[in-house]
Amino acid sequence: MTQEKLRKFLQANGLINAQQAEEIARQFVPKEIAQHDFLLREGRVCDEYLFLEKGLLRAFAHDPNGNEVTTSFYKSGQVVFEVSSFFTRVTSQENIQALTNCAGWCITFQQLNALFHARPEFREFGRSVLVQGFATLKGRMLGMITTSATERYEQLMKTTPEILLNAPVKHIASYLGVTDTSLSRIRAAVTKSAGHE
Amino acid sequence: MTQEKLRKFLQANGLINAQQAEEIARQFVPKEIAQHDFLLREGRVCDEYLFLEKGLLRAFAHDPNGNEVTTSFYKSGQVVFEVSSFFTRVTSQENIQALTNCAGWCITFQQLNALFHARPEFREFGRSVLVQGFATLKGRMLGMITTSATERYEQLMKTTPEILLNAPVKHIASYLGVTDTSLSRIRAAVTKSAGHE
DNA sequence: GCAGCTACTTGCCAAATGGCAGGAAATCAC
DNA sequence: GTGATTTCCTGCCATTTGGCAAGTAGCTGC
Repeated sequence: MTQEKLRKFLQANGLINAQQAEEIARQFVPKEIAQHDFLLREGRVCDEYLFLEKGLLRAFAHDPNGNEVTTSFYKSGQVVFEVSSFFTRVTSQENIQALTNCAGWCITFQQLNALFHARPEFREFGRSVLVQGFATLKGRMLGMITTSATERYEQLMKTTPEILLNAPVKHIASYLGVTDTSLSRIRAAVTKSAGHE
Repeated sequence: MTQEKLRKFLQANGLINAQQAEEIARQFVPKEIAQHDFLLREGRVCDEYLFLEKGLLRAFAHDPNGNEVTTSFYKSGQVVFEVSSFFTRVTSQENIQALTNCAGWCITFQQLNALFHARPEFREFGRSVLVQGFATLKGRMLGMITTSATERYEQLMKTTPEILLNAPVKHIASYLGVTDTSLSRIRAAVTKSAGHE
């Protein structure tokens, strides 16, 4: 179990050098999550900032009628935590659950804050994570407005095909903003037209 | 022209005290934007972090077909800037335009960064602005998935009725993710049923 | 095996939304 | 003022998506 991937990730955007990355990475502890287990449950405060090295997770909330709505998928190489609950220290409306066995590296809010305070370069890094997440969500919002359900499905399959192997259709459907019935039809149509090529 | 509202805003979430607020506020310069003028144009780097004291703005991007899509409305009491462009120093895909005459207080990226560096309390405040924006966008996304266009319209009118007075229907429509034709019908239906009360 | 469960698909029809075009009303330029 | 432009509404019809129910397939426990 080495921290190599974590260190690489810390250095990825050029804000942190190798020496700093190693020192920062030492603050992280290994974390494993078995398939179906939860990283976060609604009603609790998110206190783990997880770099995911391996595996796939799903975040979901409940709509007013109690139906599950998938709000995000996380794959390896990403940071996994619920922004609002983690930073505001407020109970989470969301659950984060492992779709496969997962492994990664974790720090607590307190540790992260201490690091932010002590290390300007990590502060910048942390901001960059937040800003990127923001931009991603904005892009998803724009896609929701400007593209059809079929296009959104194809886009998701192109960028994160592993979801298809590990998440049931209904989870993908609510993420895309359609019912599972509709997504089933969309998949039938996409498969058929792909076969024509 | 006093900075009272800016100072109040800085203190609002309890991270900054009155003395600090006054010192920080002094870094901001007054900014006015005439109706129809732009705070930010696509293709340029956002370099203004604006506290809006008075007025209403709209952010919009273009979809692949060149149609305008409203991505956000900003009303007084909010911070106005394009997160990704401002912090990443990358050209903006978005425009931000004044729907009415606007007035507020502004600092540049360089100033903000210097303040973040010098003042931990302002750093926390800045993070809080980002986190709140994130949470708001997430909520909007969830609404897009779980509620009907009619409900989204009613929600928007409840929280920001001034939009109705200052933005044409098509701008509101693309923000809600429907066509202007549909929104026109939705408005007709809502007005009619409201009249029945 | 069998019963029970979940995931997924599909037919039928309803509801929501879009595309287009026409026309009324307001606004703007001059 | 007049004409041009923009905004908004609405009728007609197509497309997309949803709701419900039936049916198949696979998986699980016993």
